[in-house]
Amino acid sequence: MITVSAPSKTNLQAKLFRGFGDPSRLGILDALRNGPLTVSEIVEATSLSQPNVSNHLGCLRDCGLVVAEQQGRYVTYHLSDDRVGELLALTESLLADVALGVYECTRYNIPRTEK
Amino acid sequence: MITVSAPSKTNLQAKLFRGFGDPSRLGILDALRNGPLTVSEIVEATSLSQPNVSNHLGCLRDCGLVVAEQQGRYVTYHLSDDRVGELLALTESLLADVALGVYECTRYNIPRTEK
DNA sequence: TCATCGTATCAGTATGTAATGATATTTTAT
DNA sequence: ATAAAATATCATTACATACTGATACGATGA
Repeated sequence: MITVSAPSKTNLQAKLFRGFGDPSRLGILDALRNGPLTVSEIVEATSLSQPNVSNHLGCLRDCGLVVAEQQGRYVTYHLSDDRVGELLALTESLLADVALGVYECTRYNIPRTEK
Repeated sequence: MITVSAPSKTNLQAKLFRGFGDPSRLGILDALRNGPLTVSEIVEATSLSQPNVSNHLGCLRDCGLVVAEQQGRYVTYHLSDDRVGELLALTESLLADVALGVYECTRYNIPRTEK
């Protein structure tokens, strides 16, 4: 039995944060800050496998963080909103001051990097 | 065997996002936006169990997102940096436009709410 | 000192979710 | 129409981590 939890503001906001909280997705979003990229360009930029990239892009697309645009047999993705970039910039700024603590925090680990 | 992945900027930034990405931690941070609170006040505000709150506070403290201050046998916590609040506000704003998509995104679920 | 209150820590359990590999789908070119 | 390229989908597997309950620690007051 699958329990659906209430879509409270906090739950949705946390889910939004988790959208940014995976290194693969974050790498994809970061790559898109410089402008639109096709899936294969993202694959190359992130060194992730193609199915993995497509899965994450589907997630980001559903969440409204990126927008897809079909061009021939390529699909080009770009950030959906300026605030996505702002969010990345703001956390970069914050990280500059808390990086050491974040690194040492052992309650949760950084997922091992994989393809 | 525990593998430690490279602390790249992206990995740390993702880890920082995951700090915000749990409903319990996010609820705690949100409660602290209005000013400092003791642990027991946070327990009451969030309806979480006391060990759970303490665990999350330890995590947030290690990550440098909150600061603890011992006062008698109470410990008062407050947000460490204005940017923490800004980050919450910015995602709230973004969520207002992408909430539906986030809600419907099925690649990851909202953890069922527990004590 | 002893009891109590507030907080922190820990092992164990359960669950969410990321990566892979195989495959399906769509588009273009020959 | 067929082949090839680009992208998407899906089941499986493996792992990270949130919660609980019991307990330890620390500070205060009697």
